Amino acid sequence: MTPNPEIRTRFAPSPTGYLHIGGARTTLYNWLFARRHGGTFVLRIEDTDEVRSTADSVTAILDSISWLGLDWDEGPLDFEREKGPHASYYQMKRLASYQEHTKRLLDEGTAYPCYCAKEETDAVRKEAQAKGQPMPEDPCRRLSEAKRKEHEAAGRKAAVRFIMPDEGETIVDDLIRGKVHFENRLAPDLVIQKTTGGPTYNFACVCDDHAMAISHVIRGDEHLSNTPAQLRLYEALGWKPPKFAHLSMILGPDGTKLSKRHGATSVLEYRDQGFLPEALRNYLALLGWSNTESKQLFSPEELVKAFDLPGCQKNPATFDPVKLAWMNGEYMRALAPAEIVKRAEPFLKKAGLFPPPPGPSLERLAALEREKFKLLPDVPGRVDFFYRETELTDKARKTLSAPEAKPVLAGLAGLLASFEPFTEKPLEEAIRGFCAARALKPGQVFHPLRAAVSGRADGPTLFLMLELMGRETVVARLRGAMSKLGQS
RNA sequence: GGCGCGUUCGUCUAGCGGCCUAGGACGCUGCCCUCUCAAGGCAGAGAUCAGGGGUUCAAAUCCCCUACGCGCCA
Repeated sequence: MTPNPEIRTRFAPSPTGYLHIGGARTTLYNWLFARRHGGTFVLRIEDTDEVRSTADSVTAILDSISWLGLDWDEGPLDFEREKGPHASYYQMKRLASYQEHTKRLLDEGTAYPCYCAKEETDAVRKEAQAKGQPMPEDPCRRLSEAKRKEHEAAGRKAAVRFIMPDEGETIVDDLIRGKVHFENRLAPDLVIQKTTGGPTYNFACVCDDHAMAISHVIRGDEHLSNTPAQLRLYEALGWKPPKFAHLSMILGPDGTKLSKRHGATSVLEYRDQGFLPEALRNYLALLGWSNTESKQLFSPEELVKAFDLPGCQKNPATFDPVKLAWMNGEYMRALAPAEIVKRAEPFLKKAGLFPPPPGPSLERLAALEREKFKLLPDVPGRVDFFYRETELTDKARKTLSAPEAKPVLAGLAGLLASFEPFTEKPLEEAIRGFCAARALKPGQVFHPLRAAVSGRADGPTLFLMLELMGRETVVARLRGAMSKLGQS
């Protein structure tokens, strides 16, 4: 891919919480678009909400993005350091630039100080609304110098409002939704600076997107209605606006916006539940974007190659954890056994299986059970009985409590006590021979054997399982199961 | 309240006026494979394309209205 300096995208989170699924998808789409076109992906931290912004959130967001396998070319490296020619990428460190631009708009007369308290403007608007009248002009727009001095003298703090045109319309030419028309007379004058002196979201965003030479703003749907005002700001400041693409939102199973009450919404929670980053990334890519082939599984390279904005969905998408789990299973199965063990290490540790106790190698077990893994915790969950006796599952208990089980186990214990060599094929031959000799159907022997040895009714292929477990363990467990049966 | 966006199987979606008796994926059901469970293979159920009006020889596809959902501003 030849580098293309014209293409610059960004993700601009507020560090007021964790990176959630929706933000992750927005990040992914921005990243894909940049990579697809040889462009640059910028990460900017919108921390102007001083009360709610935290350093921990910044760290969590950076970790989440990295975990997903995405990288950014410019932005913070950690809470202290940054990279890129447009630093700082923290809005709190760019305050002077917003004030400078505000001053310019003020000087040029396209913005004015507004002394109205929020309640006052609200009341005026409500009244007009009730009477069905159009939005009245903001009273401070034509404030006399005397009146202004009066407010100042009274110690009233001013916000700064940007003048929106009274007529005509503003058209947002969105890359996903097409041309969207907005009537100017309906838009109130936009507050660009709060009474605290800080910039509003919409203003800081415009200043930074321009300063950072962003070419494509790919962001959530909720910002579409803000876009006309932003476009006017670009115009007033004499800047070329970027192209916009507004993504639909992600919904929970009940059709409302995905939130904490729907379960896990933070990317890190998915990591902790044992999802693979490549699976989550693939799933997220498909949630709101599709290609005409209806292809489901994409390697990162394929995704970068195939992704485009016109393929993005206009309507909101419901997050489906079941499909995510399926996809995760697909990725698990594609992993080499050694890699499965490596990825599952934290979960194995938690289960006390890492470093592995004496017994078969984790890698062999991973190979044995591979097609059953859906999530990483399934690795310890399906492999633990090789190392230690686990509690009987209900089904296994039922199999073992059948009256015909005990003599079978006794016979098998005798057969296997000094069986040589204790490997798959000879074991199978011998055990099948055992069935034939006693005129038993294979199932009548295999099922109790499996239950006694593994404690469960499902599991890996029987004879290889015996081989890996080893003679000592197998015989000990057969005898243990018998004695337990004897007691009951 | 105003404005904006959206509405195709339970879910993600294909579809850009005739190829649609609406295709794929997840999930579901059944069968096959088989020592169990998975995986895999095959088959099936599942959408009168939100509803109603137009336009057209022909509409899921274009236009209008209504309903519902969501967002923004207030």
